[in-house]
Amino acid sequence: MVVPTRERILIATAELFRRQGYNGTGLKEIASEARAPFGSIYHHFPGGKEQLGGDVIRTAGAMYAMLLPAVFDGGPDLVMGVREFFRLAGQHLAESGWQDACPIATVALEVASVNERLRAATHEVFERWIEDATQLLTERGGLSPDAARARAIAMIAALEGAFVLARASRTLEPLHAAGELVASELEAAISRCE
Amino acid sequence: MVVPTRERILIATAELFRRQGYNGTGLKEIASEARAPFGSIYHHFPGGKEQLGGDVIRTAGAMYAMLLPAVFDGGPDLVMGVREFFRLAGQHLAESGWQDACPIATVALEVASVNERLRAATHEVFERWIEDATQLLTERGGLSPDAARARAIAMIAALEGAFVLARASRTLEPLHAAGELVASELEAAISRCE
DNA sequence: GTCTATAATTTGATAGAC
DNA sequence: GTCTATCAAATTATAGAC
Repeated sequence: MVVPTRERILIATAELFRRQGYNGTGLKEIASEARAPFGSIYHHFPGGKEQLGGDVIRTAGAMYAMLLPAVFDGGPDLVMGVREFFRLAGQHLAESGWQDACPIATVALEVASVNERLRAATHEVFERWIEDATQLLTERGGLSPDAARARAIAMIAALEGAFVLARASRTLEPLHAAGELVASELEAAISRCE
Repeated sequence: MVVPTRERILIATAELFRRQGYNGTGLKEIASEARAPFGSIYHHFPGGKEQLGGDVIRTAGAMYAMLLPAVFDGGPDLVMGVREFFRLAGQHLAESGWQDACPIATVALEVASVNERLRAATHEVFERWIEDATQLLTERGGLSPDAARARAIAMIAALEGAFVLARASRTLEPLHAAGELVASELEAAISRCE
């Protein structure tokens, strides 16, 4: 099972960005972690760190987008799916030593006011997640498109914020609190048949 | 009105950290922005960038802690206070050109897995915010201590996550969605007299 | 495509004059 | 306390051999 150099670089960069952010990760470190020669980075990503960063944001974002429906289908209904989603996210975070949260949130905050192209890349990923979750909430929750989109945004925001607090506190309390709030509000909204 | 050098450095650093993060901000840039000679940084903060970072996290955190009750008192009741809180945060964010969100969230994510002392500093600040908000929700909302703390955590998480999405999308939609979800769930919880 | 060597710049940090 | 000069190391990026 041979993983091509380009993919090894993408995987290693995603891993490092998630733990140390964009500015905290050097290209030398990426090459070393990917077990690739330094020059290969510029061979596969002629645009340098910015192009590599953009590609990592998009590919990591697409991988996590696939995770969303898979986890939701774990629960018997939509509300339990939300609870399961936050629970699994927390479990994974704790088991990774409070390292593996969102792959792009740190980068998103770092670049938002500084690098327009990377900011646009993070925006695209978030928007894709929101649209996927909106579809899930409309089709399986019976919410109106507007109500579903608002809940999708709030759910992803709650998850991202809970990741921030959880990584700082090294506690699952934020994920429990945020997940429970989102789930119970969603339950109420569905019962009102919005 | 003369602002001492040490305070000018703290203010400039907080501003730069909020927009560019910890790793994205150099000491030279801080000195320039604070209109202070480079050497003054090491005179006032002998521990270098790490000590400066810790002091900035704590002072900025304390300033924002004071903001919390002030904004909540703006609304007639607690639920409207929450709505006003998210609305004002969004207004300020948009007016600053999507720059001025949370002063420590970016740094918190950057250092969480890399610098234990700074991680502890961000944790202290978040915990202080949580405790202040918990007190507000118990005293003015009539919630039990546990219920109030869970809501306080979820509210701060929702705000932090909404900041991430809003800075990436340059839209107030995340703050509206998150604020409305938190407010309506709080309203339901209060009416149940938990 | 792989890999090394090196350029040009910037970083955090220090020494020491004033 | 203020300010400048400078250091060693790390950064992104490039050139070019293989």
